[in-house]
Amino acid sequence: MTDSQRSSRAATAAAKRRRLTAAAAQVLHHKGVERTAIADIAQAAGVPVGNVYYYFKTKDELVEAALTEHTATLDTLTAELDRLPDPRARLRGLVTAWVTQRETAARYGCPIGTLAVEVDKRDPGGLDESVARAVRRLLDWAAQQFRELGTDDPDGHALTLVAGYQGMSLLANALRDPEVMTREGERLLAWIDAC
Amino acid sequence: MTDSQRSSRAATAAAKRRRLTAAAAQVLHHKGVERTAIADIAQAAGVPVGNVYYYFKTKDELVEAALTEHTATLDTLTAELDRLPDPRARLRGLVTAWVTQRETAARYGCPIGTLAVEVDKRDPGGLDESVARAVRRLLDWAAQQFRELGTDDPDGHALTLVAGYQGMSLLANALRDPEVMTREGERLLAWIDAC
Amino acid sequence: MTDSQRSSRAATAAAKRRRLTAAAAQVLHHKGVERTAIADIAQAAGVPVGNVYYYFKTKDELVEAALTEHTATLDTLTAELDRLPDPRARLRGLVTAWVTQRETAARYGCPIGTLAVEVDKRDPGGLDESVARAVRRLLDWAAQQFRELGTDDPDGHALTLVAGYQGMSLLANALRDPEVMTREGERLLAWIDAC
Amino acid sequence: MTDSQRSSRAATAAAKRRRLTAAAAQVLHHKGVERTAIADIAQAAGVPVGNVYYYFKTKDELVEAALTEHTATLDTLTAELDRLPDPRARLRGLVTAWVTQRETAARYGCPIGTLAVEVDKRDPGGLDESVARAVRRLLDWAAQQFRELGTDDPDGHALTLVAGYQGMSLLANALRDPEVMTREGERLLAWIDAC
DNA sequence: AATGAATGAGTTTTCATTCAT
DNA sequence: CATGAATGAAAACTCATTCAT
Repeated sequence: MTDSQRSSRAATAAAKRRRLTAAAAQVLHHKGVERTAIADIAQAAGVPVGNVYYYFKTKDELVEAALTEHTATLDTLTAELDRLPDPRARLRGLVTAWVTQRETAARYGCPIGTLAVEVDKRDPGGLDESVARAVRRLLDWAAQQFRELGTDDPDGHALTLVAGYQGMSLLANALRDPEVMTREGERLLAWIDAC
Repeated sequence: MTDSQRSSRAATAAAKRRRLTAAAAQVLHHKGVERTAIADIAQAAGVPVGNVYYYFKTKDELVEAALTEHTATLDTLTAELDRLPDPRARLRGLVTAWVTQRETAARYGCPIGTLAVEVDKRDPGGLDESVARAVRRLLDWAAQQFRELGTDDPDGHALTLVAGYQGMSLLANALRDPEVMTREGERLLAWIDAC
Repeated sequence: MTDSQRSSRAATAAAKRRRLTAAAAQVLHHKGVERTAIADIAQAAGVPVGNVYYYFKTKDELVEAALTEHTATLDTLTAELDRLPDPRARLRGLVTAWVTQRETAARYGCPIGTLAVEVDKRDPGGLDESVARAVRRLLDWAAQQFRELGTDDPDGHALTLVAGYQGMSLLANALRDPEVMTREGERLLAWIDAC
Repeated sequence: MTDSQRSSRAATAAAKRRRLTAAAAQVLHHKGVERTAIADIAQAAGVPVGNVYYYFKTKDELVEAALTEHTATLDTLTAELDRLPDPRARLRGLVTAWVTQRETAARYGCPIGTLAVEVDKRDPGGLDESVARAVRRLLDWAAQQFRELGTDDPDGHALTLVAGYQGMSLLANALRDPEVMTREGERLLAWIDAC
């Protein structure tokens, strides 16, 4: 086997893994963990069912991959916001991004929040920690902004911000009303300005 | 058949239904809708599996009963709070009750909130409406207090309050940390005082 | 207990039995034996489920009652036809009656014929004999007409006639086409005339 | 994977599907649709129950496969008869084949006819159409023979022939008497000769 | 006889995971 | 690594029949 064949295969394999991860993130968000069969993810990724297990040994690993994927999406967003000079502007940018996603939130809820709820009901495993990690990543970033802003108790403020987001996403979803995102989003913006 | 016999049997049947409803509320909250088998609820209620279907035709009906049960619990609480003369005291009482439940919230989340998330992933049915109704009941009560308090936009304030509760419950659960309830609960109390 | 009470109860009981029999005949014809639950028949008869078993010890007995009911309906018809002086006219009247029922036949098939098919698949019991008896009743009446007509092999002719009826009912039902009844009915009339 | 391996496995899979189809055709004919459990078919085919669903997504699909199988059997017969030069001889051959099957007919009825009756009682689905198609296949072949014979109204004659077959099968089954097939078969032969 | 409730065996269907090639 | 096929353990739901009153 030549090096190029090997690396091409590796590339294919990596691509497949990426496709599976992306499919898992999307399908698990839309259908929920328990209602999603491995076959659903395989199909969405265009991968034969039996092959999935060469990339993910269990369904839980796919859930974890989805969690990681959503975290990565979040990282991309915060990385972009980090280019703004003003921490307040960054926080506002985050809230604005949430509001922009209002239709999705009203239909499917926050990807990480709903996964958190579903994972909590699954038998104890490393997933709880993965969820906590995903949540903490967001909390930490927000706390850093509040810190740079000179706010007292930046962790508390971060908690309030993220709780506000999770709460409004859950209510928007439960009431199937994207306007909840708009209203609460504006309140959060005003709150940030007042910090 | 005498009246007393009839009513005694009716009482037994009604009692069984109540036992099943209570069991459903508890087990579904703890294990989640998808992870709970009808047999789990039957066992918790001390009823043979086959007999459950005499009282509830489908699993969804049990979920609905659980939702109703949680709403009733909430109603009991708000009814008690309604005896307080001051709307602000009532709102504070609600928040205090939430904080008191912090261990449960950290372990299992808010019963209605987590059911809302899980139900959203189940195939469309009357359950979405049941969830929305349960959520709206809480929103309406809160809005009424804000109205009596003379706050502008009572509905908006109610939304903020309930979103705050759902958000803090979800985070407490995701982080397995009851302290989240305490901290955010205090913030909500201060916010109510400032309204 | 007075005599009138006793007889009134007896009357009620008899009436209930009749209602159950009629309901069984209708529901079993429309929904089929296996798809019909005892509860369906009870409901159609306006009788509480538990009570059915005081009149019919098993589901099979209800099927038998339905069979008897359909036979009785047939008897009523043939008794009426028997008032006609001409055996040929009687046979023609029978065929005409079948054609008149074409919509029902196209939708549900012949009551006795479909019951015969379904009963054949049920575990061996007296029902096979009940079915045979119902079928023979019709065969015998037809044979008698052919005999009076002076036809040779009246039994064979009866067989042909009834087979024709069962065949056209089955095809009308399978094709959901009442016209099958009309066309084959006319052929049978011509055949009778030629006998 | 080599081509031969692939085809060998494909052959095995196809063979299993064929075994399941054959088993379905036989067992459903003998025990009836409602009295046959998937497990019965699985056992008859020597396939584990869970595996059946890899080949047939629902019980209805198995029924449809059985219907197709019976149609195929019929096609084999008519294809053979098509080698006869005379359309009359072909029709006679068909009737003779029916009579040859008299013991089976007396015990279980016509496979397609009894399936037609049972399917009619099942909830609406594509099965009605499958039944109609199976019946029409036979009607069409018969009509073609009558057409070649120069008979007027070949469709009507086909209907008469097939109705005759269904009727005599049903009666033979209901009376558990294969002689019905013999007698009516002879009559049909004479009728064909007279056409 | 009357009746709501109880029972428990049976049936279809789903799916995570494993295996043979 | 690839892949179609296999497996077996649930799980929801149905229902004839029985029972307690």
